[in-house]
Amino acid sequence: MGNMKNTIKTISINLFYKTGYFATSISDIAREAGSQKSSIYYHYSNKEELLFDILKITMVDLDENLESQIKGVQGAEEKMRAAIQSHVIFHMERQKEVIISDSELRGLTVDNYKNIMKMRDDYERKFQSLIKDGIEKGIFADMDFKVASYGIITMCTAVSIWFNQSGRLSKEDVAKIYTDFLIHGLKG
Amino acid sequence: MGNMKNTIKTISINLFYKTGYFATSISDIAREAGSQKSSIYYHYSNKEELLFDILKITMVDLDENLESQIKGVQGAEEKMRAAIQSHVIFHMERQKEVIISDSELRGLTVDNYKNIMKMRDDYERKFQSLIKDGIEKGIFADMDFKVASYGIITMCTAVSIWFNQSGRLSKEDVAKIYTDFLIHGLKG
DNA sequence: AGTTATCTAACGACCGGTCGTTAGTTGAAT
DNA sequence: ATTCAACTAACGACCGGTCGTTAGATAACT
Repeated sequence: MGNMKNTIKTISINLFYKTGYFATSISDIAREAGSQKSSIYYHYSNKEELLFDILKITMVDLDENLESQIKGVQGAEEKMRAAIQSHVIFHMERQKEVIISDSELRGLTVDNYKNIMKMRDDYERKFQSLIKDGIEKGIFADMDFKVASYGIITMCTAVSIWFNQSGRLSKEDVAKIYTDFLIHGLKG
Repeated sequence: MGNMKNTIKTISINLFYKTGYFATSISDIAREAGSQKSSIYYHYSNKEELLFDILKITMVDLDENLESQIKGVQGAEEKMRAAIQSHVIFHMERQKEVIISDSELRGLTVDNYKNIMKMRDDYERKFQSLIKDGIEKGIFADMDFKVASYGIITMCTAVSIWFNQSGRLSKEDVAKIYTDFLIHGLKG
Protein backbone atom coordinates (compact mmCIF):
# COMPACT_ATOMS: atom_id res chain seq x y z
CA MET A 1 0.00 0.00 0.00
CA GLY A 2 1.09 3.56 -0.66
CA ASN A 3 2.07 4.15 2.93
CA MET A 4 4.49 6.97 2.29
CA LYS A 5 2.01 8.75 0.04
CA ASN A 6 -0.52 8.69 2.83
CA THR A 7 2.03 9.88 5.35
CA ILE A 8 2.91 12.78 3.10
CA LYS A 9 -0.74 13.72 2.73
CA THR A 10 -1.47 13.58 6.46
CA ILE A 11 1.64 15.58 7.31
CA SER A 12 0.78 18.12 4.63
CA ILE A 13 -2.73 18.56 6.02
CA ASN A 14 -1.27 19.29 9.43
CA LEU A 15 1.36 21.68 8.14
CA PHE A 16 -0.90 23.48 5.67
CA TYR A 17 -3.41 23.91 8.48
CA LYS A 18 -0.87 25.14 11.02
CA THR A 19 1.42 27.22 8.86
CA GLY A 20 -0.37 27.73 5.57
CA TYR A 21 0.31 26.36 2.12
CA PHE A 22 2.80 28.97 0.92
CA ALA A 23 4.65 29.13 4.22
CA THR A 24 5.07 25.36 4.23
CA SER A 25 8.02 24.20 2.18
CA ILE A 26 8.55 20.82 0.60
CA SER A 27 11.55 20.56 2.92
CA ASP A 28 9.28 20.99 5.92
CA ILE A 29 7.04 18.17 4.74
CA ALA A 30 10.01 15.93 4.00
CA ARG A 31 11.57 16.61 7.40
CA GLU A 32 8.38 15.60 9.22
CA ALA A 33 8.01 12.57 6.99
CA GLY A 34 11.58 11.56 7.71
CA SER A 35 12.62 11.59 4.08
CA GLN A 36 14.41 13.69 1.51
CA LYS A 37 12.40 16.37 -0.22
CA SER A 38 13.10 14.90 -3.64
CA SER A 39 11.37 11.69 -2.56
CA ILE A 40 8.08 13.55 -2.37
CA TYR A 41 8.27 14.06 -6.10
CA TYR A 42 8.00 10.36 -6.63
CA HIS A 43 4.45 10.46 -5.18
CA TYR A 44 3.32 13.91 -6.26
CA SER A 45 4.50 15.61 -9.42
CA ASN A 46 4.52 19.03 -7.76
CA LYS A 47 3.46 20.95 -4.68
CA GLU A 48 0.14 22.06 -6.13
CA GLU A 49 -0.94 18.51 -6.89
CA LEU A 50 -0.54 17.75 -3.20
CA LEU A 51 -2.80 20.66 -2.28
CA PHE A 52 -5.31 19.79 -4.98
CA ASP A 53 -5.48 16.20 -3.79
CA ILE A 54 -6.40 17.35 -0.29
CA LEU A 55 -8.99 19.87 -1.48
CA LYS A 56 -10.64 17.50 -3.93
CA ILE A 57 -11.03 14.61 -1.51
CA THR A 58 -12.45 16.97 1.09
CA MET A 59 -15.07 18.28 -1.32
CA VAL A 60 -16.02 14.79 -2.51
CA ASP A 61 -16.42 13.60 1.08
CA LEU A 62 -18.43 16.68 2.02
CA ASP A 63 -20.82 16.11 -0.85
CA GLU A 64 -21.19 12.40 -0.21
CA ASN A 65 -21.85 13.19 3.42
CA LEU A 66 -24.68 15.57 2.50
CA GLU A 67 -26.27 13.15 0.05
CA SER A 68 -26.24 10.24 2.47
CA GLN A 69 -27.72 12.34 5.28
CA ILE A 70 -30.66 13.84 3.40
CA LYS A 71 -31.50 10.69 1.44
CA GLY A 72 -34.86 9.34 2.51
CA VAL A 73 -35.65 12.21 4.88
CA GLN A 74 -39.23 13.42 4.42
CA GLY A 75 -40.48 17.01 4.56
CA ALA A 76 -38.80 20.29 3.60
CA GLU A 77 -37.99 21.33 7.17
CA GLU A 78 -36.60 17.95 8.16
CA LYS A 79 -34.52 17.74 4.99
CA MET A 80 -33.10 21.20 5.71
CA ARG A 81 -32.36 20.21 9.30
CA ALA A 82 -30.49 17.14 8.05
CA ALA A 83 -28.51 19.23 5.57
CA ILE A 84 -27.48 21.80 8.17
CA GLN A 85 -26.55 19.11 10.67
CA SER A 86 -24.49 17.18 8.13
CA HIS A 87 -22.60 20.32 7.07
CA VAL A 88 -21.92 21.49 10.62
CA ILE A 89 -20.77 18.12 11.90
CA PHE A 90 -18.53 17.55 8.88
CA HIS A 91 -16.89 20.91 9.55
CA MET A 92 -16.21 19.97 13.15
CA GLU A 93 -14.86 16.53 12.29
CA ARG A 94 -12.64 17.60 9.42
CA GLN A 95 -11.55 20.98 10.77
CA LYS A 96 -8.07 21.06 9.31
CA GLU A 97 -9.03 20.05 5.80
CA VAL A 98 -11.98 22.42 5.51
CA ILE A 99 -9.93 25.31 6.82
CA ILE A 100 -7.32 24.57 4.17
CA SER A 101 -10.12 24.36 1.61
CA ASP A 102 -11.32 27.80 2.60
CA SER A 103 -8.01 29.58 2.80
CA GLU A 104 -5.63 28.05 0.30
CA LEU A 105 -7.55 28.17 -2.97
CA ARG A 106 -5.03 30.73 -4.17
CA GLY A 107 -2.46 27.98 -4.36
CA LEU A 108 -4.30 26.46 -7.31
CA THR A 109 -3.74 27.16 -10.97
CA VAL A 110 -6.73 28.04 -13.14
CA ASP A 111 -7.86 24.56 -14.15
CA ASN A 112 -7.68 23.08 -10.68
CA TYR A 113 -9.33 26.17 -9.24
CA LYS A 114 -12.24 25.85 -11.66
CA ASN A 115 -12.54 22.18 -10.81
CA ILE A 116 -12.95 22.88 -7.10
CA MET A 117 -15.23 25.86 -7.66
CA LYS A 118 -17.56 23.75 -9.76
CA MET A 119 -17.87 21.25 -6.93
CA ARG A 120 -18.57 24.09 -4.52
CA ASP A 121 -21.24 25.57 -6.75
CA ASP A 122 -22.96 22.21 -7.16
CA TYR A 123 -22.93 21.71 -3.40
CA GLU A 124 -24.28 25.20 -2.77
CA ARG A 125 -27.08 24.68 -5.27
CA LYS A 126 -28.31 21.69 -3.31
CA PHE A 127 -28.84 23.94 -0.29
CA GLN A 128 -30.53 26.53 -2.45
CA SER A 129 -33.04 24.06 -3.83
CA LEU A 130 -33.85 22.84 -0.32
CA ILE A 131 -34.55 26.42 0.77
CA LYS A 132 -36.55 27.18 -2.38
CA ASP A 133 -38.62 24.07 -1.80
CA GLY A 134 -39.41 25.09 1.78
CA ILE A 135 -40.44 28.57 0.68
CA GLU A 136 -42.71 27.23 -2.06
CA LYS A 137 -44.39 24.87 0.37
CA GLY A 138 -45.00 27.79 2.74
CA ILE A 139 -42.89 26.24 5.49
CA PHE A 140 -40.19 28.89 5.28
CA ALA A 141 -40.88 32.62 5.02
CA ASP A 142 -40.63 34.25 1.63
CA MET A 143 -37.05 35.44 1.24
CA ASP A 144 -34.12 35.68 -1.14
CA PHE A 145 -33.11 32.02 -1.20
CA LYS A 146 -29.66 32.70 -2.60
CA VAL A 147 -28.71 35.14 0.12
CA ALA A 148 -30.20 32.75 2.68
CA SER A 149 -28.01 29.93 1.35
CA TYR A 150 -24.88 32.07 1.51
CA GLY A 151 -25.70 33.06 5.07
CA ILE A 152 -26.44 29.54 6.25
CA ILE A 153 -23.48 27.89 4.55
CA THR A 154 -20.93 30.48 5.62
CA MET A 155 -22.16 30.43 9.21
CA CYS A 156 -22.03 26.64 9.36
CA THR A 157 -18.67 26.48 7.63
CA ALA A 158 -17.14 28.76 10.24
CA VAL A 159 -17.66 26.28 13.08
CA SER A 160 -14.40 24.83 11.79
CA ILE A 161 -12.65 27.97 13.01
CA TRP A 162 -13.98 28.29 16.53
CA PHE A 163 -15.09 24.78 17.54
CA ASN A 164 -12.87 23.15 20.14
CA GLN A 165 -12.93 19.34 20.26
CA SER A 166 -12.18 19.31 23.97
CA GLY A 167 -14.37 22.27 24.82
CA ARG A 168 -17.55 22.73 26.79
CA LEU A 169 -19.91 21.62 24.01
CA SER A 170 -20.14 18.42 22.00
CA LYS A 171 -20.47 18.37 18.22
CA GLU A 172 -24.10 17.36 18.67
CA ASP A 173 -24.75 20.29 21.03
CA VAL A 174 -23.43 22.75 18.51
CA ALA A 175 -25.29 21.11 15.65
CA LYS A 176 -28.56 21.34 17.61
CA ILE A 177 -28.07 25.01 18.50
CA TYR A 178 -27.18 25.94 14.94
CA THR A 179 -30.00 23.93 13.38
CA ASP A 180 -32.66 25.40 15.67
CA PHE A 181 -31.33 28.92 15.22
CA LEU A 182 -31.27 28.69 11.43
CA ILE A 183 -34.65 27.01 11.07
CA HIS A 184 -36.14 29.85 13.11
CA GLY A 185 -34.41 32.28 10.81
CA LEU A 186 -35.85 30.51 7.79
CA LYS A 187 -39.38 30.31 9.20
CA GLY A 188 -39.32 34.05 9.92
CA MET B 1 1.67 64.51 3.80
CA GLY B 2 3.16 61.04 3.55
CA ASN B 3 1.86 60.45 0.08
CA MET B 4 4.16 57.59 -0.80
CA LYS B 5 3.40 55.81 2.45
CA ASN B 6 -0.29 55.96 1.62
CA THR B 7 0.30 54.76 -1.91
CA ILE B 8 2.27 51.80 -0.57
CA LYS B 9 -0.53 50.94 1.82
CA THR B 10 -3.27 51.15 -0.80
CA ILE B 11 -1.27 49.09 -3.29
CA SER B 12 -0.50 46.54 -0.60
CA ILE B 13 -4.16 46.17 0.30
CA ASN B 14 -4.96 45.44 -3.32
CA LEU B 15 -2.09 42.99 -3.77
CA PHE B 16 -2.56 41.20 -0.46
CA TYR B 17 -6.24 40.85 -1.31
CA LYS B 18 -5.67 39.61 -4.84
CA THR B 19 -2.58 37.46 -4.39
CA GLY B 20 -2.18 36.96 -0.66
CA TYR B 21 0.40 38.29 1.76
CA PHE B 22 3.06 35.61 1.30
CA ALA B 23 2.69 35.46 -2.45
CA THR B 24 3.10 39.22 -2.71
CA SER B 25 6.73 40.31 -2.72
CA ILE B 26 8.13 43.67 -1.73
CA SER B 27 9.27 43.91 -5.34
CA ASP B 28 5.68 43.52 -6.50
CA ILE B 29 4.58 46.38 -4.27
CA ALA B 30 7.49 48.56 -5.37
CA ARG B 31 6.79 47.88 -9.04
CA GLU B 32 3.15 48.96 -8.71
CA ALA B 33 4.17 51.98 -6.67
CA GLY B 34 6.69 52.94 -9.34
CA SER B 35 9.63 52.87 -6.96
CA GLN B 36 12.50 50.69 -5.81
CA LYS B 37 11.82 48.10 -3.19
CA SER B 38 14.45 49.55 -0.88
CA SER B 39 12.44 52.77 -0.75
CA ILE B 40 9.62 50.91 0.93
CA TYR B 41 11.87 50.27 3.90
CA TYR B 42 12.04 53.98 4.57
CA HIS B 43 8.32 53.98 5.38
CA TYR B 44 7.96 50.53 6.90
CA SER B 45 10.70 48.77 8.77
CA ASN B 46 9.71 45.37 7.40
CA LYS B 47 7.04 43.52 5.48
CA GLU B 48 5.13 42.48 8.57
CA GLU B 49 4.77 46.04 9.81
CA LEU B 50 2.98 46.82 6.56
CA LEU B 51 0.54 43.98 7.13
CA PHE B 52 0.07 44.89 10.77
CA ASP B 53 -0.68 48.49 9.88
CA ILE B 54 -3.46 47.38 7.55
CA LEU B 55 -4.94 44.92 10.04
CA LYS B 56 -4.84 47.30 12.98
CA ILE B 57 -6.47 50.22 11.21
CA THR B 58 -9.19 47.91 9.93
CA MET B 59 -9.97 46.63 13.42
CA VAL B 60 -9.98 50.14 14.91
CA ASP B 61 -12.35 51.36 12.22
CA LEU B 62 -14.60 48.33 12.65
CA ASP B 63 -14.87 48.94 16.36
CA GLU B 64 -15.46 52.67 16.03
CA ASN B 65 -18.11 51.90 13.46
CA LEU B 66 -19.94 49.60 15.86
CA GLU B 67 -19.75 52.04 18.77
CA SER B 68 -21.06 54.96 16.75
CA GLN B 69 -23.94 52.92 15.33
CA ILE B 70 -25.29 51.49 18.60
CA LYS B 71 -24.74 54.65 20.65
CA GLY B 72 -28.06 56.07 21.75
CA VAL B 73 -30.16 53.27 20.29
CA GLN B 74 -32.83 52.15 22.75
CA GLY B 75 -33.99 48.58 23.39
CA ALA B 76 -32.16 45.27 23.21
CA GLU B 77 -33.61 44.23 19.85
CA GLU B 78 -32.98 47.59 18.20
CA LYS B 79 -29.43 47.69 19.56
CA MET B 80 -28.79 44.23 18.17
CA ARG B 81 -30.23 45.23 14.82
CA ALA B 82 -27.92 48.24 14.73
CA ALA B 83 -24.92 46.08 15.61
CA ILE B 84 -25.66 43.50 12.91
CA GLN B 85 -26.29 46.18 10.32
CA SER B 86 -23.10 48.02 11.18
CA HIS B 87 -21.02 44.84 10.97
CA VAL B 88 -22.55 43.68 7.70
CA ILE B 89 -22.27 47.03 5.95
CA PHE B 90 -18.68 47.52 7.11
CA HIS B 91 -17.81 44.13 5.65
CA MET B 92 -19.33 45.09 2.31
CA GLU B 93 -17.66 48.49 2.20
CA ARG B 94 -14.21 47.35 3.25
CA GLN B 95 -14.17 43.96 1.54
CA LYS B 96 -10.48 43.80 0.72
CA GLU B 97 -9.22 44.80 4.14
CA VAL B 98 -11.51 42.49 6.09
CA ILE B 99 -10.67 39.55 3.84
CA ILE B 100 -6.98 40.23 4.48
CA SER B 101 -7.78 40.48 8.20
CA ASP B 102 -9.40 37.08 8.11
CA SER B 103 -6.85 35.23 6.03
CA GLU B 104 -3.43 36.71 6.69
CA LEU B 105 -3.11 36.58 10.47
CA ARG B 106 -0.42 33.97 10.00
CA GLY B 107 1.84 36.66 8.64
CA LEU B 108 2.09 38.18 12.12
CA THR B 109 4.65 37.42 14.80
CA VAL B 110 3.43 36.60 18.29
CA ASP B 111 3.18 40.11 19.75
CA ASN B 112 1.37 41.60 16.80
CA TYR B 113 -0.88 38.56 16.61
CA LYS B 114 -1.86 38.92 20.25
CA ASN B 115 -2.50 42.61 19.73
CA ILE B 116 -5.00 41.94 16.93
CA MET B 117 -6.59 39.01 18.74
CA LYS B 118 -7.23 41.17 21.79
CA MET B 119 -9.07 43.70 19.63
CA ARG B 120 -11.09 40.89 18.10
CA ASP B 121 -12.01 39.46 21.48
CA ASP B 122 -13.10 42.85 22.78
CA TYR B 123 -15.23 43.38 19.70
CA GLU B 124 -16.77 39.93 20.00
CA ARG B 125 -17.59 40.49 23.66
CA LYS B 126 -19.66 43.52 22.74
CA PHE B 127 -21.89 41.32 20.62
CA GLN B 128 -22.07 38.75 23.38
CA SER B 129 -23.28 41.27 25.95
CA LEU B 130 -25.93 42.55 23.55
CA ILE B 131 -27.22 38.99 23.09
CA LYS B 132 -27.05 38.26 26.82
CA ASP B 133 -28.97 41.44 27.54
CA GLY B 134 -31.72 40.47 25.08
CA ILE B 135 -32.02 37.00 26.61
CA GLU B 136 -32.23 38.39 30.15
CA LYS B 137 -34.94 40.81 29.14
CA GLY B 138 -36.89 37.92 27.59
CA ILE B 139 -36.75 39.45 24.12
CA PHE B 140 -34.51 36.71 22.73
CA ALA B 141 -35.00 33.01 23.37
CA ASP B 142 -32.87 31.34 25.99
CA MET B 143 -29.76 30.05 24.23
CA ASP B 144 -25.99 29.72 24.48
CA PHE B 145 -25.05 33.35 23.91
CA LYS B 146 -21.44 32.56 23.03
CA VAL B 147 -22.33 30.12 20.28
CA ALA B 148 -24.95 32.57 19.07
CA SER B 149 -22.33 35.32 18.86
CA TYR B 150 -19.93 33.10 16.90
CA GLY B 151 -22.69 32.17 14.49
CA ILE B 152 -23.89 35.71 13.94
CA ILE B 153 -20.45 37.27 13.59
CA THR B 154 -19.06 34.63 11.25
CA MET B 155 -22.15 34.74 9.05
CA CYS B 156 -22.03 38.52 8.83
CA THR B 157 -18.29 38.59 8.27
CA ALA B 158 -18.61 36.29 5.29
CA VAL B 159 -20.61 38.81 3.26
CA SER B 160 -17.17 40.17 2.40
CA ILE B 161 -16.54 37.01 0.41
CA TRP B 162 -19.67 36.74 -1.67
CA PHE B 163 -21.06 40.28 -1.88
CA ASN B 164 -20.75 41.87 -5.30
CA GLN B 165 -20.79 45.68 -5.39
CA SER B 166 -22.32 45.72 -8.85
CA GLY B 167 -24.67 42.81 -8.25
CA ARG B 168 -28.40 42.45 -7.98
CA LEU B 169 -28.69 43.60 -4.37
CA SER B 170 -27.62 46.81 -2.64
CA LYS B 171 -25.72 46.83 0.62
CA GLU B 172 -28.90 47.94 2.37
CA ASP B 173 -30.87 45.06 0.83
CA VAL B 174 -28.39 42.53 2.15
CA ALA B 175 -28.22 44.19 5.56
CA LYS B 176 -32.01 44.06 5.84
CA ILE B 177 -32.21 40.37 4.86
CA TYR B 178 -29.46 39.40 7.26
CA THR B 179 -30.79 41.46 10.15
CA ASP B 180 -34.32 40.09 9.85
CA PHE B 181 -33.08 36.52 9.48
CA LEU B 182 -30.81 36.72 12.52
CA ILE B 183 -33.30 38.49 14.75
CA HIS B 184 -35.79 35.70 14.00
CA GLY B 185 -33.10 33.20 14.89
CA LEU B 186 -32.48 34.99 18.18
CA LYS B 187 -36.16 35.29 19.06
CA GLY B 188 -36.62 31.58 18.43
C1' DA C 1 16.28 -9.02 -13.49
C1' DG C 2 13.22 -5.52 -13.18
C1' DT C 3 10.47 -2.50 -10.89
C1' DT C 4 9.55 0.54 -7.12
C1' DA C 5 11.02 3.73 -3.90
C1' DT C 6 14.30 6.58 -2.01
C1' DC C 7 18.72 8.83 -1.92
C1' DT C 8 22.48 12.61 -2.87
C1' DA C 9 23.52 16.61 -5.18
C1' DA C 10 22.72 20.38 -7.61
C1' DC C 11 20.09 23.95 -10.34
C1' DG C 12 18.34 28.70 -11.34
C1' DA C 13 15.11 31.86 -9.60
C1' DC C 14 13.62 34.67 -6.25
C1' DC C 15 13.06 36.21 -1.58
C1' DG C 16 13.30 39.87 2.33
C1' DG C 17 16.39 42.89 3.79
C1' DT C 18 20.85 45.93 4.05
C1' DC C 19 24.30 48.90 2.24
C1' DG C 20 26.37 53.20 0.88
C1' DT C 21 25.01 57.00 -1.71
C1' DT C 22 22.53 61.03 -3.49
C1' DA C 23 19.44 64.67 -4.40
C1' DG C 24 16.22 68.06 -2.35
C1' DT C 25 14.40 70.41 1.78
C1' DT C 26 14.50 72.61 6.18
C1' DG C 27 16.08 75.46 9.86
C1' DA C 28 19.20 77.41 12.84
C1' DA C 29 23.74 79.90 13.27
C1' DT C 30 26.64 83.04 11.44
C1' DA D 1 21.38 86.80 3.43
C1' DT D 2 24.42 83.10 3.34
C1' DT D 3 26.28 79.05 5.06
C1' DC D 4 26.01 74.54 6.61
C1' DA D 5 24.53 70.64 9.09
C1' DA D 6 20.64 67.65 9.71
C1' DC D 7 16.80 65.42 7.86
C1' DT D 8 13.68 63.35 4.31
C1' DA D 9 13.04 60.42 0.60
C1' DA D 10 14.54 57.55 -2.64
C1' DC D 11 18.02 55.08 -5.44
C1' DG D 12 20.48 50.77 -7.38
C1' DA D 13 23.51 47.08 -6.25
C1' DC D 14 23.98 43.32 -3.60
C1' DC D 15 23.75 39.66 0.23
C1' DG D 16 22.84 35.14 2.34
C1' DG D 17 19.41 32.08 2.25
C1' DT D 18 15.45 29.37 0.74
C1' DC D 19 12.45 27.86 -2.65
C1' DG D 20 10.43 24.21 -5.93
C1' DT D 21 12.18 21.15 -8.94
C1' DT D 22 15.25 17.91 -11.63
C1' DA D 23 18.89 14.33 -12.74
C1' DG D 24 21.14 10.46 -11.81
C1' DA D 25 22.73 6.95 -8.58
C1' DT D 26 21.32 3.50 -5.44
C1' DA D 27 18.84 0.47 -2.46
C1' DA D 28 14.96 -2.65 -1.49
C1' DC D 29 11.48 -5.61 -2.70
C1' DT D 30 9.16 -9.12 -5.98
